[in-house]
Amino acid sequence: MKEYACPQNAEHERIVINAQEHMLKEEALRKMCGIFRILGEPSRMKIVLALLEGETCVYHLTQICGGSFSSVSHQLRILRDNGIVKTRRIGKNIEYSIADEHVREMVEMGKAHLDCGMQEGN
Amino acid sequence: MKEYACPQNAEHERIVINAQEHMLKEEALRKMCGIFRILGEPSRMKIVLALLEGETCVYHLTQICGGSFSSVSHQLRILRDNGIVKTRRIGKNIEYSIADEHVREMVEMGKAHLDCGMQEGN
DNA sequence: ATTACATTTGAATATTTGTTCAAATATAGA
DNA sequence: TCTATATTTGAACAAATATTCAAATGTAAT
Repeated sequence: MKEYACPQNAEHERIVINAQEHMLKEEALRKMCGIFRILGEPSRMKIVLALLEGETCVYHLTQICGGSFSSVSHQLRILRDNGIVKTRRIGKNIEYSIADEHVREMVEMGKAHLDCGMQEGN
Repeated sequence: MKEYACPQNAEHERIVINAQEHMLKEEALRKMCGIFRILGEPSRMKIVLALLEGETCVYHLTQICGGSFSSVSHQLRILRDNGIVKTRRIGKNIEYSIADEHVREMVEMGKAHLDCGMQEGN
């Protein structure tokens, strides 16, 4: 990275300053990205979409989402560790549900994005 | 996956039906997850946060985001292919900017999530 | 206690994906 | 046309992570 000067240098320098000033610090950035990363995996999103229909157990989630029992369970663990879903035990079964209505908003926004002007990735 | 019947079987069956009925098809699911996956990577989120301050070139983005020229460019490619950012050429330089104000909303929502009750992942 | 069942866990594997390095384009200016 | 500059690209590498399989937990029922 050597000396450099683009025609818009003045404006860009201002943006650099502003961006550096407003930039989230590592930890906040990682946390913020976390929720996106988690919802960015289809296998997890399916689980979330399913649970938005109501509380249910791992077996029925597996029916809805496909894949193996174990892989659903692994993803549920991640969702739970990140506060997306919560559990309660009923006898032998564990019932999963959405932990925070905030999640619903995000999913709704994602759905809205489906119909907005953005083009498909390559 | 053998025979199974949990105490909540009736309710769960209803949820399975509803979920299957409302479930997005593969393509829509992948597309919807796409925007989340992309914003879920700190290196890309940094770029987006920077561009939300205003249009700028690759060099100045690299100054803001750190990392190599090349890696910023690779991420910009992904952002562009997915309609998150757009470009225009000015002489030798390429100016990047946010393609869709919808992105700002999503980022704002992500920021809001930082302060909501969800706990940190493991 | 012992068995059966629902779910979780850990290790191994396979896949995806971000970064690096070197080379390739594309534009502007001499 | 030749050189310099700004950015992109492809291949190789490394790190992250989803899935599978087998074994382990924890609870309920006999």
